[in-house]
Amino acid sequence: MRTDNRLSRILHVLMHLGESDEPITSDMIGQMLGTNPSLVRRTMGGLREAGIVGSTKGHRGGWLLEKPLTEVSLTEVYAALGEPKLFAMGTSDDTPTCLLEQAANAATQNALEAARMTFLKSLSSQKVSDLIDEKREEIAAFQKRREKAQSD
Amino acid sequence: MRTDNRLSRILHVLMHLGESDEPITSDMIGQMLGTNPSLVRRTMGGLREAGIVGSTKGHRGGWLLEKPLTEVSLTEVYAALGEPKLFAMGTSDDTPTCLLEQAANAATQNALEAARMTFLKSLSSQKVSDLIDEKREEIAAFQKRREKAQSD
DNA sequence: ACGTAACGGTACTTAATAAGTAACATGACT
DNA sequence: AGTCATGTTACTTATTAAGTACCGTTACGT
Repeated sequence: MRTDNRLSRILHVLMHLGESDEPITSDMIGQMLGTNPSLVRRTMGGLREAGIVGSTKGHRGGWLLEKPLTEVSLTEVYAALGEPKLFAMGTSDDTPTCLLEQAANAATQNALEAARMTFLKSLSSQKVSDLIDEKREEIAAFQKRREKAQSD
Repeated sequence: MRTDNRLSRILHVLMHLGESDEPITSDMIGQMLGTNPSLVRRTMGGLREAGIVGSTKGHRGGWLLEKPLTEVSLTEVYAALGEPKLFAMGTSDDTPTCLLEQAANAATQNALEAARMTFLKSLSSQKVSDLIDEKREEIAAFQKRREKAQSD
């Protein structure tokens, strides 16, 4: 399959919603993401059901945040997307009769499961609002370095 | 794409090779895996180049281990397969101009990278021979439980 | 009321990639 | 010489998100 970019895309969209007081249409979001409004509606649907965003139809309709980004963890976003498949790898048969195959599958799945735990832990430690803050720090650090370089 | 099962499949095959003194043909391996010999040859090719297995043509040819499984770590096997793509997720654009998109991509990639580290760490901590040992312990524990249940 | 803007949903096509398949040249044992 | 098996190339299939098109429904604004 293609690489699943829904998580990063939606995080991107959420941050834009966080900076807007007016609804943003699927069309506009589609332009931000370089895709089309149908896909946007399909993907945002999960977030609506999860109560993260709301949508209104008709004139001046579109998408709005239902709660502040300081209260939305990345895990929540991942869950709202339906917990998309994380790995491109796996095992073939879930209940093989061959003991050696069982051992091979167990080792693979253990390693993947450990990786999934790390992934989820990383997500759970951050609110969407944190991403902006981190970026701000990064920009500040960059400007600081540049100022220093100019003074040298 | 389909799920990539090469790692677990190959681990399975290696353990069988570890229990065999004679070469095993791609045909026989194909039957173990429920697939065909061409795919086996293609997949095993990487292990040959990595020096983990050797192959001989002609009568009584096939695949043999080049070194004992006590000296083959799972990381080595993963590397020999060409480090297959681990994640089904990712980010779209590597160098977006939008700062919010950069923040979204960074968060996603950080989480994935942390997960990858955990995955590789799990692999590196085990030799292929360990998988059999663990399985033996599991079987022994199971039999012990059964014996206990019978005595009750 | 009417027209337009926007979502909601369905259905279909495209893209990417491992699996799966077929065929054949090459090499090695008996 | 004949058969067995790898090595290699080329092609098809399966899977799933992305991408696309379309239309019904709803709501705002005049």
